[in-house]
Formats: sequence, C-alpha cells, structure tokens
Amino acid sequence: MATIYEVSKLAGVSLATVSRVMNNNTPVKESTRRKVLDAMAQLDYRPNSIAQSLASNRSNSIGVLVSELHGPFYGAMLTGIEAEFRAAGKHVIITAGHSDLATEQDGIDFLQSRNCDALILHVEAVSDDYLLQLAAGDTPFVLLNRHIPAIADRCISLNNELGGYLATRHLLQQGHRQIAYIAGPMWKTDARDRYHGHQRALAEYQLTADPALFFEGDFRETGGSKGLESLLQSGKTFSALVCANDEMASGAITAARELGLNIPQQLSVMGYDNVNFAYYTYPKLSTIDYPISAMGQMAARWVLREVYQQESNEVQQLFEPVLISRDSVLAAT
Amino acid sequence: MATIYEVSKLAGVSLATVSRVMNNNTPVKESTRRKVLDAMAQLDYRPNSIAQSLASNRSNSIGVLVSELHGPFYGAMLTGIEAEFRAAGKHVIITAGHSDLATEQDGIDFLQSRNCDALILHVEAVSDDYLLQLAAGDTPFVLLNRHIPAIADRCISLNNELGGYLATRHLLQQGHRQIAYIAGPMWKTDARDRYHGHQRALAEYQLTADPALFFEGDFRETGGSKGLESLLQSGKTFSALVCANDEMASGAITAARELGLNIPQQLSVMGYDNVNFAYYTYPKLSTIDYPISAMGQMAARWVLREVYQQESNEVQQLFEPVLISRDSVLAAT
DNA sequence: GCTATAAATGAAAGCGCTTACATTAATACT
DNA sequence: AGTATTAATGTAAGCGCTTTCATTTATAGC
Repeated sequence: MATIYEVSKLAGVSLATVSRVMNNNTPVKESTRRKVLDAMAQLDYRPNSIAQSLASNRSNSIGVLVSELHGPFYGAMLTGIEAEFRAAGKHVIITAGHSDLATEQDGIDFLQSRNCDALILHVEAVSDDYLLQLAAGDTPFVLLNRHIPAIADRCISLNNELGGYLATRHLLQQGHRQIAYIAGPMWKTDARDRYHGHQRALAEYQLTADPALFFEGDFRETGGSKGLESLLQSGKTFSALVCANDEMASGAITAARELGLNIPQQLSVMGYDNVNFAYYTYPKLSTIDYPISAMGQMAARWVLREVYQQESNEVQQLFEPVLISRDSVLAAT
Repeated sequence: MATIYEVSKLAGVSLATVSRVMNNNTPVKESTRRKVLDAMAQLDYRPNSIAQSLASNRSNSIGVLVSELHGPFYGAMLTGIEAEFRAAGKHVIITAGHSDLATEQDGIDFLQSRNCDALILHVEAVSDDYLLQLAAGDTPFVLLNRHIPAIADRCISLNNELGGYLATRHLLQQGHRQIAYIAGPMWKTDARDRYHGHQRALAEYQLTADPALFFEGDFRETGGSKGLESLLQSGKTFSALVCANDEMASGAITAARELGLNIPQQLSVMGYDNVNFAYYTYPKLSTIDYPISAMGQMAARWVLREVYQQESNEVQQLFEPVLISRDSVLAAT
C-alpha cells in the first residue's frame, strides 16, 4: 500500500506539498496539484487515517455511546445521528454501555483513545460528577437524554416529567380514575421523571398513586406482560394502564388479550416513546411522542457547530413530549 | 495528558521497557515492572491507541458494516456481535452502508483506514468481484448473510431459499392453494432466494406463482400494508399471504384489520425472521426463525479464531431456518 | 575469579502523516 | 535591471508508541 513517501517521489514534490494537496488548506499551484493527484491515482494512494490522527491530533470521526444497540428507541437515535454526520462527510464510531457503570466508563475511554473529535453520550450509569470531570477535559461531548444544569449547554433532553404527566392526564380527561402504572427501572432518571409526571397528573385530580397499582418493569416487552399479570393479581381494579414505554405497553396488550381482556373496552393502555411499531400494534397504541431521532440529529448538529464550526446548524436542546392519541384508550364508562 | 516519555522518566527506565510492561509480551524484572506500573498510576497514564496502532499496525478493534442501524433485525445482529467481542475485551467500530454501493464502499474504506484488525460485513450492494478483490488484500473479513463460493470459508449465511420454501409449504400443508406473496426488494439476494423457495414449494403442489398475487415490497411495515392493499385490488382471491419479513407481515396485518379482514380466519399470514415483536403482534405471527443474533455471534467467533488465534471458538457457518408456528395461520376451509 | 551464557534493559529508528519555519521562485514596482 | 514583496514549496522535527538490535547485567559452571 502506497504511502505519502511514494506519492511525493512519483510526483516530484515534497511530503509537505502532498499533504497540502490532500488537505487543501494552503495554496498549491494548479500544475503542481495536478501532478500530485495524478500520482495518487496511479498509486491508488489511500491516506492512513491513523497516521493523520497522530500527526494532527484529529480523527474526523465522532464517538457515540448508547445504552443498547437493539430496540426501536436506540435504532431511531442512532439513525438520527448517523444520517446527519453522513451528510456532513463524517464517520461515527458506535459503542454500547449497557447502562452499566464500568462498561460506560470503558466505552468513553475507548472512544477517547480513538481520538474522536467529539462524543455523543447516551449514558445512564455514570454519575453527574464523572461527567463534570469529563467536561473539564479536552474532548468535547454532548449528552443525549440527560440534563445536568452545570453543563446545560451540552445537553439535549426531553421533559420526561411532562410526558409522564400528559400520558396520565389523557386518561384522567377520559374519565379514568383507577389507573395502574408499569414503570421502567426506577434507578433510571427518565423512568423516575415519567413516574413523577404521572403522580403530578393524579394530584391535579386529588388522587394519589396506589402502591398496589404500581409495577417496576424493565422497559422490555416481558416487563409489560409480567407487569400486567402482577397488577391484576393485586386484587385492585383499574380501568386504565400507563406503561413507561411502548415496548412494555405492547407486552401488556398481548398479555391482556391472553387473559381475555378487551383493549380498550375493558382496559385502556397508554405507552410512551412513539416508536415505529406503536402504529402497528392492535389496537394502535396511544402514546407520548419522544422525538429521539430528531434529538439525535440535534446532538449531531451540536457537534458540527461546536467542533467543526459549521455555524449554520441551529440546535434545539430541550424537547417537549406530545400526546399521540390512537386507539388503545377509550373513555371510562 | 502523560505520555510514555513521562512514564519512562518517572520510572527511570527506557521507553522500550515501559512498552514491554504495557504489552506484557517480553520478560521484565518484577521490581522494574512495579516501578513502571507505579509511575503509570501516579501520572494517570492512558496509552494512546492511535500511536499504538501506527507503530504496531494493529488496533485491537473490529469494524462492523451493517445495512441499517435501526430495525429489530439489525439490532439483534449488532447485539450478537458486540456481546461476543465485549466478553473478549475487544471493541467494535460500527458503520452503516444503507444498501447503497457508494456508501458501502466508503464504509469499508473508513473501517480499513481505522486499521481495524478485521471486518464483519453485512453488505448487499457491493459486487462479488469487489469482495473477492478485498479478500486478496490484507484486511481479514467475514461476510454475514451472504455466500460467495470462492470465499466460502469467510461466509456466515442462512439458507434463505429453504426458509422461503418452509414458509409457503406450511401454508400448503394447511390446505391453502391461493397464496399471495409480498417480497423484499428483488435486487437483494435474500429477497430473491426467499421467493425462489416460495416458488419451489408451490411447484411441489403443481402450482405456479401467479404474477397478480405478487407484490415487491421494501422490508418495511409500509411495504406490507401497501402490498396487501395492492394485492386485494388485483381482483384475485387468496386465502393466505407470505411476507418476506416480519415487519411487512406486521404492516399487512394492520392493513387487513383496517380493511375488515379477520386474521387468520379470512387470511392466514406468514412472516419471516422471527424478530422480537413477532411474538407481540395480534395475532401472534407465524414466521420463519432466522437466528441473526447467533449468526452475529458466529461472525465474532470467526474473527476471534482467525485473527486473534483464540482456537477454542467453534464457528458454525451455515444456518438453517426453522418454522415457528403461532396464531396467524389457520387451516384453509 | 574467570568465562560463557542467558536475562534484562537501552538506544535508536521508524510507523505515515502534519506543519512551522526556512528557502526558493515568481511577481510587481520603480 | 534591481529590489521588495508575495506565493509556492522544501526541510526537518515531531506526534506517541513499537520493536530490532545492541549493550549491560546477572547467573552458572569450572
């Protein structure tokens, strides 16, 4: 594989001139440029981006750390990020932290060691302190789906509390008063915030959350189906169910059907996130829209503006959830 | 940020000795090793993996090129790959080719330029010739979901034709004789192979595929719903529908319901892939199991064995599809 | 104690590129 | 034609590590 040495020899110019042609950042006479480009083509020269990165302390790539690689939520997030960077001629290096402290730290170390120009971090386990320390370092980063006031300028987030509020308020407005709740893992901030919103909506109707109508799920379908079974065994009746994400809602609906419950006649169900298949469940799922793909796109634009000085990129940092009313909620009788 | 120079100075040893301690590949006296490790800890030394890669022509990472970052199929594939490497202490660099020729080539170039020790390629647009040329180069790679006889030892694939055959044969065994088909994009090999299997099953029952009962979809939900609408408008009656993947099956089922068709009483539906939510559709989707997560895991093991000499890894290269019979297929009346 | 051998460690030269500063060539003005 | 200025290009020294070959130190045997 040809190197810059061979190109410079064949073109009859210096290494610096070849480098100038590659990077196109300082003037090179047109005839000289032509000689260099011809030599590159003839040798099928491919710049070694490892050497470029060492020499320049740049890598022209962005590290992305997400919690998982599967699931519609992460798929949409990654797609939003990657599409924006692909249009800008950048590459992303993706790794997963699995909501585990050591794995998240290892992932960040890995991305930093690859000399990423910036990081987009969807992390849940590392502490605010850890991220503040990271912010004091040299690697620019933007947080997705997390808000830390001390570094608010680097956060792209959604008002999860408001989303939790809107979900439950919708059921209350439809006349439901006995509302069960299947939460995400409550050590996760967004799971807690959604539940707080649920509680706030209930309080507006002089209601309090009944612990017997609460189940802590895992954001997976099985969490939803197990959650519904557990709630039904509580002996308490409820006419509506809020699930803290669409995957658990989908699981709950399937379990309900197996138990002979008619959705939404006998049980109204709300989801959260508005992932792609929410439209294809039966009945079509009422949910809270969480524009994660757009948020991923904004994180990418933040990087393009802050790190690559592409000033035309406007960045929205705080997103609002929106009620999506479909067929899985019916007025209480 | 401390470099190997500062570590060697603080420890009072040479650069080579520090490097030997880092790589632990040649003998270092225990007392010397202790001095170096203490100096590293005191300086909070982090090796620069860019410099390591340039000097050693290794990167300790594997490049993964997939068609998409979203969707349950790709999520499962990536998860299978990443989990195996994470257990082995390796990192993956993931990029997407979007089934586009230029983007796939660019992605391969990107991963090669990052000095990946090996590549795992799920590519659809680049030609067999291109891959044969790549195989002649220096970068080891394994193909996922593609079989090229000349490099069969580097291919992990599924017998898609058999899967297409099993899907349609199941319906034929249930008495269906008028079977519609919603294909994937027919320029894709797996889409064609699945259809060929469909045709082979029909031929065993002295039937031929009716062009009016064929719709070329896009492997997306919308492809399924549009496909069903189109097929119904053909005027031809059919009692069963094969969709070339679960996402289109899910879309078709939703469209059927909107059109007042009862699944499976009035229309049996088969999917393909057995992605996670196939269990949660209503009715639960009969499908063909495509163990893409296990295949991803095998691709990872291939790399561990071939590139990192971890001989304990056994690698299965050819996978067989399996019929998963759930509730969306009923015997013909 | 001397000699031969083995172990441990150091010196130095890259790996492939970037870039600051120096040099040369080209151009403009008098 | 000479001089000053500007443009273009070359030289050389890293960037942070690895690794080959040389040197030094340690050990064993006589």
